Amino acid sequence: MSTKQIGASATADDVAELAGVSRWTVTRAFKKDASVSEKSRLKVMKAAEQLGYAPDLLASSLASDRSNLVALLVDDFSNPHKLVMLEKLTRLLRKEGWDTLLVNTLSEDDASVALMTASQRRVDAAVLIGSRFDDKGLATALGARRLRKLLVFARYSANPNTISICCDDHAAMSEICQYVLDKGYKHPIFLAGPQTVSAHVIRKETFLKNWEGATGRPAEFSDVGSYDPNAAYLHTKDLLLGREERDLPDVLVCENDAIAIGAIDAIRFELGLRVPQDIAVIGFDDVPQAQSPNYQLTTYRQPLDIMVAGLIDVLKGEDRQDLAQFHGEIVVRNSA
Amino acid sequence: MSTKQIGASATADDVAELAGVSRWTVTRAFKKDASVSEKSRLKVMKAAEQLGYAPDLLASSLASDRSNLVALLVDDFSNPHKLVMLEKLTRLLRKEGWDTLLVNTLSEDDASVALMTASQRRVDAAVLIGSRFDDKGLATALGARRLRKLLVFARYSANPNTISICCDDHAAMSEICQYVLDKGYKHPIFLAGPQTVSAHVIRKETFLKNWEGATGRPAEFSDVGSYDPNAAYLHTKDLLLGREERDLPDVLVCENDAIAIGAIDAIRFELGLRVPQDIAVIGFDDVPQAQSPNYQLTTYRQPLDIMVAGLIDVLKGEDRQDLAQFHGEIVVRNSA
DNA sequence: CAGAGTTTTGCACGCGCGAGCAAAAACTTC
DNA sequence: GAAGTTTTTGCTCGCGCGTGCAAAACTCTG
Repeated sequence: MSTKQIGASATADDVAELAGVSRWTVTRAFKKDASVSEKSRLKVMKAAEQLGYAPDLLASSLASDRSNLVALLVDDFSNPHKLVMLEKLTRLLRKEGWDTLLVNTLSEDDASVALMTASQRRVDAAVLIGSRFDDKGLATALGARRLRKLLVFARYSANPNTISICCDDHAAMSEICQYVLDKGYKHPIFLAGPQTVSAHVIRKETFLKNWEGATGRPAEFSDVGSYDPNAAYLHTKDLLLGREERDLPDVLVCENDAIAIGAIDAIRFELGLRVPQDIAVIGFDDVPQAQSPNYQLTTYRQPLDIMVAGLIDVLKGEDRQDLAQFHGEIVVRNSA
Repeated sequence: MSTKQIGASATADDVAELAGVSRWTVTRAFKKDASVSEKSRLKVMKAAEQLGYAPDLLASSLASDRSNLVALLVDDFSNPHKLVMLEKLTRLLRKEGWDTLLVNTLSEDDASVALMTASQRRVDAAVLIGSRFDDKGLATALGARRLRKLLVFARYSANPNTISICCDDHAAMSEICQYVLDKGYKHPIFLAGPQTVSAHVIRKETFLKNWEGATGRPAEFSDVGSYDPNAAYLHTKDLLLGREERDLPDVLVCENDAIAIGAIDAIRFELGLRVPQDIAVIGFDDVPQAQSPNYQLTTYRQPLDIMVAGLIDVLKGEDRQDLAQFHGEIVVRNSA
C-alpha cells in the first residue's frame, strides 16, 4: 500500500497510513464540523501536505449524494450583462463551497438536453440564466429527469416546479414609467426582447398598462426578438427610419440595456438624431457599458448581490418566500 | 430490487432487470463504440426510457478515471471578449462530449486554489483563459497537485508544463505595425495591459521593436495595468489630457479591444478630439462591440474556432505542434 | 455438421469516500 | 479509583459504474 507512484494522487488511505490513524479520521480532519482531536488533525494535515492529498470530490459526491455542484444554463451570450452575472455567481457560489458547471444551451432546441446533462452530473441545482427557455420546454425537461432544484435567475418563472429569483419587475417598470411621465415625455415606444415566454411580458405589459392608465392613450411598442445589441440596432433602424418627425418617439423604453445600447447607436448613426435631445432612451440592468460617456444610459439596477445571496439561501435549503420581490433602483444618467 | 421509489433515478441494474439483460449490456448500449447486438440495444433503450434512466456520470468518472470535464479558469470578467470565448468553448466542447466547469479566479491570489479545486473534481484538463496568471504562480500550483493537462488559451505561456493555444502574436503585431506604417502615422503610443506575465509583453515588444526598426525612432508606450475599458478610459485621460498638440499621438495601438474602446471614449469625451482624424485607434480581438458604429474599430481577429478545434485535439490526446502558430487577420474599419 | 473465426454477453473486482453506529479513549465527579 | 459522561476513533457496507477477461452465442466454410 505504501508504494505509490510518484505523482499519482494520494488517497485518504495513504494519508491515514502515514499519519498513523484510520482513514475515517483523515476524512474527518478535512470536514468542517467533524469531531477530531486537535492532535490527530494536525498529524493528518501534516501527512496530507507531505503527500499532496486533497479529498476526491467525485468519490465524495458519489458516496454522499451531494455534489456541491451547480449548473448554470445560459442561452444568450450577446448580452454583456451575462458576464456580470456569471462573475458574481461563480465567485459567490465558490465562496460558499459550490462549483459551477457552465452549460451553453444556445444550440439546443429546448433546455431538456442541458438539464439531462446536469442531472447526470448530479448537480445539487440547475440555474437558468437564459432568455429563451419557455415554460413548456421546462415542463417537459423536468418530467424527463429528476433534478433536486431548478432555479430561474433574474427572470420570473410561472412554472410551479421552479424557484424564481428576480427583482420585482412590476414595481421596477412602474417606477420607470413614473419617471418617464415625470420627465414629461409624450410619445414613448417600448422596445421588447424575446416574447416567447410569458414571464418576459411583465415589463412590457406593466409599462403599457401604466402608461395608458396615466395618460389615457395607449403606448406604442415593438418586439426586437432578442437581447443582442446588433439586432436591436437593425430593428430600431427599420422601425424608425423614414418616419415623419411627428411620428417619431421622444423616448424609447427598452426591456434591457443590450437593446437600449443598440437603439442609441441606431438613433445616432441611422437617424442622425441626438440622445436624449431628440429621442431619449432608458434601459434595464445597468451593464458596465451603460456608464460609458458614449451612452450615459439611464437604467435600472437590479440588486444582484442580494439576489445571489437569496439563491445561496435556497441552495442551503432555507425557505424563502420573498425571492421575486427584490427591489432595485433607477440609475439616472444622461440618456433620459 | 424492483421496488424503486417513484422519482428516484434508476440505475443500470434496474434497467438491466427490466430489459432482461445484464447490467453490463446496459452500460454498453449507452457507449458509442461498444459491441452490443442491435436487438438487446433496443431492449435496453426501451427499458431505459421507461425508467427515465441515464448513466450516472459521477460514478462513471470515478470508475473510469475519465471525467469528461474541463475546467475553465477565468480571472477577468470586464473584457467582453471573455464572453465570446466562453460561448465558443462551452458550445464546441459540449459537442465533443465535454462539460465545462467555470472557475472564477478573480479573488484568488494565484491560480493554485482554483487548480486544486479542478483536480479534486478530476477534470481531464484545466484551461486558463486569464490575463493575470503569472508563470511563478502556475509553477507552484502545478507542483502542488497533479492535473492531467494544463492549457493556456489565447495567450502564450512560457511554462514548459503547459500547452499554450494562441495566435502568433509576433506575426499579428508585425502586421499591425506594418499597417500603421503604411497608413503614414508618425507618432504612435502603444497601450499595454497587465504586464505581470512575460507572455503579455510579446505584443508590446514586437510593436516597439518593429517600429524602431522601421523608423529609427523609438515608439512611446504606456501600461494600463488591466483589460478593463473603464480603467483604460481613466488611464488614457491621465496620459494625454493637458498635452501640447505636438506631443499628442496620432495613433493608439492597443493590446486589445477592451483597452481600445476605453481609449476611444477618453479621446472623445475627455480630450474632445475625433477618432480617427485627430487620433486613430487600433485594437485586438474584434469583440462584438468593435463593429458598433460608435467605435468602428480597426482590430485583429483571432481564429477562435480553429483555436478551439486545436484545443479539442489536445484534449483528445492528439499531438499538435502548431498550437502557437494560428494566424488571424486585420479587420479594417474606420478607427485607423 | 464439425471446426474455426467472430461477435456478444456476463462477471469479479475496484474506483475513493461517507453515513451511522459501536468500541475505545478521555475526561468528570464524588 | 469506580462509575458515569462525553469525546474520539474505527469499521461495515454501499454509492453506480468501468476494465479486462472468459464463457457463451452466433456465423461461416468446406
